[in-house]
Amino acid sequence: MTPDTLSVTLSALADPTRRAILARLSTGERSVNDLAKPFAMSLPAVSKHLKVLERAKLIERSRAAQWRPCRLAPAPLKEVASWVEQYRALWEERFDRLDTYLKEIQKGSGDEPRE
Amino acid sequence: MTPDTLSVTLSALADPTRRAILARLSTGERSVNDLAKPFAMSLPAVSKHLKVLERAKLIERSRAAQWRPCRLAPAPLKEVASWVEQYRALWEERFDRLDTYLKEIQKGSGDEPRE
DNA sequence: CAGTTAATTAACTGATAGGTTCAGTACAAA
DNA sequence: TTTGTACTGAACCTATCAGTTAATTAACTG
Repeated sequence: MTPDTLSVTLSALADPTRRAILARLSTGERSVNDLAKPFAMSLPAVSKHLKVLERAKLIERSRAAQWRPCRLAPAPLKEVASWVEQYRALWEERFDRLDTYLKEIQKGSGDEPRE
Repeated sequence: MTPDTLSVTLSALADPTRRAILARLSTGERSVNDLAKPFAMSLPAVSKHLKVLERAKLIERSRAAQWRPCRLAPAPLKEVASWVEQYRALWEERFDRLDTYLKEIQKGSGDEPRE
């Protein structure tokens, strides 16, 4: 099984710890220990989260002495944005294509559609 | 543990089958059997996917005779869009705060610094 | 060199995800 | 009332996930 990149990206993002890590990285590079500090979990746990983010190409890592600073790599986020964008019309206005449909079914009844 | 709604939404979206289901629903309501047709998996499997989508409030279901038509509920997608939006600056320009400055000096040139 | 700091790897655990098959429910049609 | 259609639920299997502790690698420091 080779899961598509969007699935890999979204499942990496579907964890609040990982999103918090990304949020902290949005202000610049940080070491693993630094990133781990806010969380009530062990260092290996954070290390695993970073591995997931790296595999999803949401972060990149370099080496500086005994530190492995992480930085955010926003490209996959762009893919998420453009994927979700195709649904914008659906949430932005209740008019549009849905509108015609909704107006039809609500005409006089206010009930569930039948057909 | 009560996982936050964004995590629930993203993990629901992190599956290609479920995203394909949403895509088909973007053109209107469909029955479960109808939704299941394109997939090489059993009906109960699709039913489970729909349950995940429903729990994430990405779809809603009604009843009509023995059918349980599903329709797309785009509200959580809006949350995803606005979450990812906060990173837009990071993927759009590589220069962050320098950006304003760069836009100023490039005004009128028509060139792009990079792709 | 020994010792400390930074981070990963290994081995384990419990929970959940995603699929299966088989059985059951709800409604329609004959 | 029987039969077919649409769907769900229960039980099960396997793989992966998110966490743990303990051991290990790697680099700096005194």
